[in-house]
Amino acid sequence: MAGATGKREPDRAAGLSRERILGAAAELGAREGLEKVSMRGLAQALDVWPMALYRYFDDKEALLDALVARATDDVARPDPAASWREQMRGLLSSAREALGGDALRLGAQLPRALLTPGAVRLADDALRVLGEAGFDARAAPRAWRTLLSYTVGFAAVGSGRDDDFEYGLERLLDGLEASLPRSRSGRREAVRRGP
Amino acid sequence: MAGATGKREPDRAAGLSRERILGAAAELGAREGLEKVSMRGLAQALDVWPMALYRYFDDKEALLDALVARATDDVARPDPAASWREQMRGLLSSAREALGGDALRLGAQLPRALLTPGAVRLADDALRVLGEAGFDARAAPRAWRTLLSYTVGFAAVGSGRDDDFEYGLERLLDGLEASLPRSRSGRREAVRRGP
DNA sequence: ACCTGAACACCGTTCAAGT
DNA sequence: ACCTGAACACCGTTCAAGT
Repeated sequence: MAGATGKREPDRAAGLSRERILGAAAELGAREGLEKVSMRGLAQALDVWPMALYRYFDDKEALLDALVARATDDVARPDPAASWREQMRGLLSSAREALGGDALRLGAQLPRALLTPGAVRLADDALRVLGEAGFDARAAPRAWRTLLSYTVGFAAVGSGRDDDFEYGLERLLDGLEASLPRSRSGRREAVRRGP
Repeated sequence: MAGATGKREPDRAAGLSRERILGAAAELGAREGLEKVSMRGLAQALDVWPMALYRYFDDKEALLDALVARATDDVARPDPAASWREQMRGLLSSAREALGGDALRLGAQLPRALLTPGAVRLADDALRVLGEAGFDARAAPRAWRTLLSYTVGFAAVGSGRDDDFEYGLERLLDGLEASLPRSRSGRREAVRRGP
């Protein structure tokens, strides 16, 4: 398709490098989605035989790892003069852009059923619970999206202990509860912590 | 490898069904990881020719979607008598088990570089910021894991607007801030909202 | 040192039968 | 209706050269 002369002889490469390979991979990922980046396709885009890439990366996974590292290296350093919250906002907003942005498009890596919050059956129950808690029609779906993002992210980001999951979940619930217009939730939660 | 007689004739299947296929897929995923579940391998496990599966699922993605749906359908319904926080805890804890558990092992779907929080360069900056904010040596890594899980999860779970990301991030930061022993963070954040 | 070929052991999926 | 074969257009990676 790329070559009009039928047989294609990748020969005008001359001067491969990790950076050049990663650049081409990012571009290919941005154009067709990361899941379509294959060693063979990438080699063709670089006018090189597939095996040439293995001089620079042990295998495909090493190449993808380097691509993720490259994306997150571009994240702006925080400004030490700002508040910690401001610094965190900067760090995480640009991290999200890097991860969800064109080059990586992380979402496409996961089963489609996870991609739309509504596709998970849980959403019905969750939205009802949040509605009864006092979240209005605009806040409830956002709160649910937040909670689901945290849960999916935690499940995806390696092996955390139950403790860690609960720690983060409690912080998140605290923040959500504090955003309620009143503590108008009919039912106060019974606090029972050891004697 | 599975058959000792060399040539393998899948014939004793008789009675395929969506449920039987999904059961085999979940078992195969639990044993070898979801990323190793192939249509061909799955067919072999069921003693059936690969194309037989296409009577029950349009394509591989449809099969994976159904597998995710099956996993989340097992999540316990919340008990309406409990507080909203308690209901959310139940819902999300079991969702996390379903997603990160043996059958799906969501983490293995993403580039390895994302799986260990420390592998992302951001961690250095983030931990310093959190330390200065007043999180001690035990809380800071947990707080970071929470924030990264949210960010990765949001990037992964479909197309959210910036608004939505910021909404959840603010709730999470609120909850984290409230957990600090004192509001001993030296610097108060300047609150500037509209005029 | 760096890249080439050919080959091996896989994929998902279409198509045209078979029963 | 349900399953079989063969085939097509791909994969990642090993190995043994070539220059």
